[in-house]
Amino acid sequence: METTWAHQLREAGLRVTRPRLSVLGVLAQHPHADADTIVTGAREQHPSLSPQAVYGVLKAFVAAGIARRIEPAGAPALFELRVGDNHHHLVCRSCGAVADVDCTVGAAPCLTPSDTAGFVIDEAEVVFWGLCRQCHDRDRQVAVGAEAVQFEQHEIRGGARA
Amino acid sequence: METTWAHQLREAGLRVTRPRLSVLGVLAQHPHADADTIVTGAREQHPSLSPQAVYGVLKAFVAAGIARRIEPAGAPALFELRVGDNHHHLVCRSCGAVADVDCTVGAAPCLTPSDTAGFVIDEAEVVFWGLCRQCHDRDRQVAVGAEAVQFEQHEIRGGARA
DNA sequence: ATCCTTGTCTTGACTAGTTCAAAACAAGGC
DNA sequence: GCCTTGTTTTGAACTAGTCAAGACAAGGAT
Repeated sequence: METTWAHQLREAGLRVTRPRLSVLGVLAQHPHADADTIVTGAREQHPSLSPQAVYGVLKAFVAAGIARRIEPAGAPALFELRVGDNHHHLVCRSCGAVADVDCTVGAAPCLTPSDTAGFVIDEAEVVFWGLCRQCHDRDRQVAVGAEAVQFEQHEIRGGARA
Repeated sequence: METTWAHQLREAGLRVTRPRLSVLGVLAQHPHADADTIVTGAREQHPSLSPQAVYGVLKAFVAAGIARRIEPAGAPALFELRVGDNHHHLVCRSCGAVADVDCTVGAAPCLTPSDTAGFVIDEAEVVFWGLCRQCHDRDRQVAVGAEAVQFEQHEIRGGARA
């Protein structure tokens, strides 16, 4: 695994360093992690790691094309390793959980607005806003009368504001 | 015009105040203005207006549903008066110019991801990234040899970073 | 027309998230 | 194993936006 990371880094023209491997490890565990989550997570393997180092690593990853930065309105930026497949995101308004959606509405509707107003488009970004199952159910439970809470902590950017 | 604004405010259950009318005026002139542009613009009619007042006004507008807040990644939030028609945006990567696009790709593709992962979706937000005509042409001019710059300053959030 | 209530604005301090710069350091080609 | 160059550290700074308390004004009641 670690060797795979190292390989990926070299392929991207980046040196293989401990901070970078740690960050890759965290991103693999948390597919949509924010900077803070990454710092916390990466410190498990590299306790002295500074937030600035993580920002630097992430910037390098994004520039090298091995990570993508997404910025849901009103929340800190998230980073993911899944790049180049033009997928989109579902974001929970309540807890901030993020899930991936493949762009299967067809290639065209995803990429072609009706009137480009002279713009030369190179990417279409789609964000679906709503409530994740857990938050939706929790809201209903409040109304209904709290049946067993049967869901585990979902995949959030690490330190959830659940 | 001013009376129309006043009417709109009252309809939305908000008091009619000078700061609010000023902000409405600026938003009418700059359909996608950021907070700073709004402060600057509104001060033409109300020089003592504070940034915090503008934030307050905008918050009230958004809460009352007469304005919408959009937050393109990496840029300060923008505000627009066009609400309730589920339109989307074209954003220029170079100068930050924003243009509206009607959601004419059809109602369905805009609102239904292939797999909701258990989420209950209430809104689909689409942002098309690219270059506006001016920036695109300017880039080509650099390569070609600078023909006449025939385009006026486009509609940007007021104080463009052209 | 004036008073009073309540929502709005002003003032000032403050936070989160992120970026910048300079110096210490380490990866990896020679 | 050495040297070059890219990375990380350290520390400060910046921007966009928020919070709270008191001054103030809109507009319904008198």
